[in-house]
Amino acid sequence: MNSPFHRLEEFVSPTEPEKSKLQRHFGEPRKIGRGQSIRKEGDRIDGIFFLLEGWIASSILLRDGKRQIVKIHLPGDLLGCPSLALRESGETLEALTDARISPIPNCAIGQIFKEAPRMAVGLFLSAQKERVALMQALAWVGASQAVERLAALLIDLHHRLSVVDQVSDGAFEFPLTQFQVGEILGLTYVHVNRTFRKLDELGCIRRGKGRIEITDQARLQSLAASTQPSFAGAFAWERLGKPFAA
Amino acid sequence: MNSPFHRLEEFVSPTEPEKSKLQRHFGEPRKIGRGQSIRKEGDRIDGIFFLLEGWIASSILLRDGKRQIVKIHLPGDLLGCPSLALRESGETLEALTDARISPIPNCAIGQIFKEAPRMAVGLFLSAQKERVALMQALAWVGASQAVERLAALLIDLHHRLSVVDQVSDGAFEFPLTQFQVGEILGLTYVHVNRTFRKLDELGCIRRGKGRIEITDQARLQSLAASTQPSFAGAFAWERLGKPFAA
DNA sequence: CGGGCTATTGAAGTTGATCAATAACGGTGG
DNA sequence: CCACCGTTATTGATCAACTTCAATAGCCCG
Repeated sequence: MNSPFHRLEEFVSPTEPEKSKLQRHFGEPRKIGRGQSIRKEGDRIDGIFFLLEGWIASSILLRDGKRQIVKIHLPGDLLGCPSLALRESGETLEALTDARISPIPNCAIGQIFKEAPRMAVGLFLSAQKERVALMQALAWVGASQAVERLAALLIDLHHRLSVVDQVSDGAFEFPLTQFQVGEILGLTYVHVNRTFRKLDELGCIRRGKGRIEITDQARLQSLAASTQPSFAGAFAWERLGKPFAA
Repeated sequence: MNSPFHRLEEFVSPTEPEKSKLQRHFGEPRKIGRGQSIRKEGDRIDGIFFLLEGWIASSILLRDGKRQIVKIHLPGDLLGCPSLALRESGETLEALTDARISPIPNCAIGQIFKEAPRMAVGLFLSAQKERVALMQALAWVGASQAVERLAALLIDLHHRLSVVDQVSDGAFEFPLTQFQVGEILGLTYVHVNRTFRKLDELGCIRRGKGRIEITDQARLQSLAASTQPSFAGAFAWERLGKPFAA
């Protein structure tokens, strides 16, 4: 599960010809420096992106100047899909680390639906999975306290990073500033700091040098607002009646 | 735009044969009484539902017993889609008013992707639209204050209800209790009450008998956390390169 | 060795939560 | 038709979580 395509294979595993058909649509990889934005709210939608490497934040700006980060994208994620339903981009995509992305033009989506319908089902299910993630995030922010939110975020990141082999011994690179964590959780950076310290003092985590180590997973889990939902994987495909031959 | 199928036609308008193919999958409409739930978290996923009539809340339960309503579904919405990516349902669907739904079995989704690929594109874009709505909701709850959240909610409902012809003279039925509004906005019902009063005193709205009238739309708009994004409609389909013949 | 960003910590202030009591409403049965 | 009951709405008083303001320290980088 450490291929960069794990997200595209999660629900429907592509055959070799499908894989190559898919990859033909991937544009030349582009490097994005930390702090740079790929796309801003209001920009024209000329495609989506496949994230090969690095962390990208998707955020929304509010009238009062506050920003809400609605998703932390990790390698393997598709970026910019929600805006396909909009006239212009509804999110800002900003690199939290140096990153590499592969642009995918709009028409490629159309062609995937046409030429690789099984992959289209995969894209559809993947969108549903993102909805679940957003629902969870909304529940965290709307109905739980700072510690519970932060614990949930760390567990989520730990889990998603382990899928892409970026966790060793419960520790992982953590490039977010506390300010950015605040923008994810709907807290001020001051309070994020205090909440980190609390988790630290409880012995759940250890921090340092842009890394985080989860020292007591069970404890952290018990503090978190909710448990991870379990995704259906290939079962989702079976449930839909396997509409297309493999 | 007052057909119950407006959501399915928003991005890709179906031809007559497509329409009938689609509707063949719709099961016998079922009545749901106010307060009853269609599906609970953890339930088996045996399909999705098309909402013909009434209001349905999709909610998530947290460990501490608090509930977050993540979506208010109105007529024309598809219910239960996010859980297609999960092993078991990740949301509870509860009727906020008496409602009518038409069940759609899982295999129908597969068949739609197979037999009506244009409709599949429509479903895909519709899922992206739902993501945008969730992103907005997350931004409201995470990064704005009570008045701004409530104003945004009322404007959103007003807008969505007007699409299904349930607004007259800026007034509409409002079956939510203040407790439920709290579950949407991440506030207590006491504070929801005070916030309603504030909007009332500002002359933005008038309340009474399970109805709400928006008396000063511009004012309300200016209080809201953000403006509605503008959806792409048929343009989204063109952008994808119109993959399938009409 | 600065300069700028990030982290940390304290003190005071606000928003919204909690606790509590009462009023209004809607439906039911007598 | 009215009394009664449970649910919902309203309001006040107090409390807590989180914010704001402010100051200092640590870190990375040129």
